[in-house]
Amino acid sequence: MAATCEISNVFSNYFSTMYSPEEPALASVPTAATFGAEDLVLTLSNPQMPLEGPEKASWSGKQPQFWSKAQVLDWISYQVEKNKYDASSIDFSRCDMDGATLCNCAPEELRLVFGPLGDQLYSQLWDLTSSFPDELSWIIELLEKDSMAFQETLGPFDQGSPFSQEVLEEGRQASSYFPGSYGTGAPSPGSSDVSTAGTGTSQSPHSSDSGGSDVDLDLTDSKLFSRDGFPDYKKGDPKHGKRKRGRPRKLSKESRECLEGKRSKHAPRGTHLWEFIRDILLHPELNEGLMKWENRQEGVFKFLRSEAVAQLWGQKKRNNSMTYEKLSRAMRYYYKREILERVDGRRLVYKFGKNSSGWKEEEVAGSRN
DNA sequence: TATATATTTCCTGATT
DNA sequence: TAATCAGGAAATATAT
Repeated sequence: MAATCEISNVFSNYFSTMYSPEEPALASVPTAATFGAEDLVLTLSNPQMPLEGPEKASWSGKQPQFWSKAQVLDWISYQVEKNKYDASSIDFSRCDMDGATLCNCAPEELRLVFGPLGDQLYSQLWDLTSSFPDELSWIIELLEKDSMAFQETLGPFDQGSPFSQEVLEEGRQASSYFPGSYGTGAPSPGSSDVSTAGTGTSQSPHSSDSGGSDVDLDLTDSKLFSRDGFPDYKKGDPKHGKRKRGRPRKLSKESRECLEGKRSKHAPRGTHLWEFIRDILLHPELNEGLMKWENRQEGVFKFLRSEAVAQLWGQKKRNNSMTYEKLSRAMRYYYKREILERVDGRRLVYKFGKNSSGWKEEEVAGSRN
């Protein structure tokens, strides 16, 4: 839990520094410059938001994790009204909590306080948190999830054992995915850093399929960290035989719900791969070490830690078997569509093409105004 | 429901 | 030799 709070703080800090403090109402609303017009539209069309009427609710447009106590109350009132629930049966003295606390409530706790409305609130909360489109929310989510999974995993182990120490140490090293987010002034990563993006779902170290390897992200045995119920295929694994071509089938709805817990029915489809890449490049403070611009004006960029980026992409797509080799295949398809241009003779280097957008400095600056 | 689009996966061969 | 690139083929997921 401490890790969760720290992570939230880190990103809260990020948000508050990223957006003008003079405009608190906008503080948590991603700008088009940051997340792209598409994402902005998603935000505005979020069905969970009470957009009708001239006044937007105070909590609207803000991630539940960052709601204040007043905003939590506001949201509860909204839900009570929306569901035409008898508010007299609610013990409002127990509603004195901020968004982070609310998000940490189990459905039983909510049921205890809100009665039958508790389930509805829990479900709405899930929808809200998971439908948030900004590109950081999924990182936050995955950091928090990994953090808990990691702690649960370590639980039964002797924390002082060389094994767990080693895992922790490796985790710390790999957490430099986003060293900027833990930069000076930011809270020490402490326990949270071991759970950093990409850690939990790294591919099998035995996979010969992996193309790259600037950094081996595999912190642990995949069995320890397998998540989401994704089949952990291994190329040439005699147990499983040769895998069929193509994208693996999704698990059945039931299996997924069982493995993931209750989640939004409409997980945001989110960005395309090239947009994901672009967004990483546009946030050097968060992606330090993952990718870099070779020539910003020309749109030329380079993967510094190809496998790490692939893992992050896999996390975003909830696919823990993503590798740089596969990601690069998808990137190569962009050549035909002129979203990317070839950069001959240079490994791990790509260039944005004429059908890509939102990466030019003028565009970024323009849409920020 | 059918179709188009966007990947994802596997593969072989070439290049660095 | 390993990593990466290139691109064909086939498969699935999702949007329309």
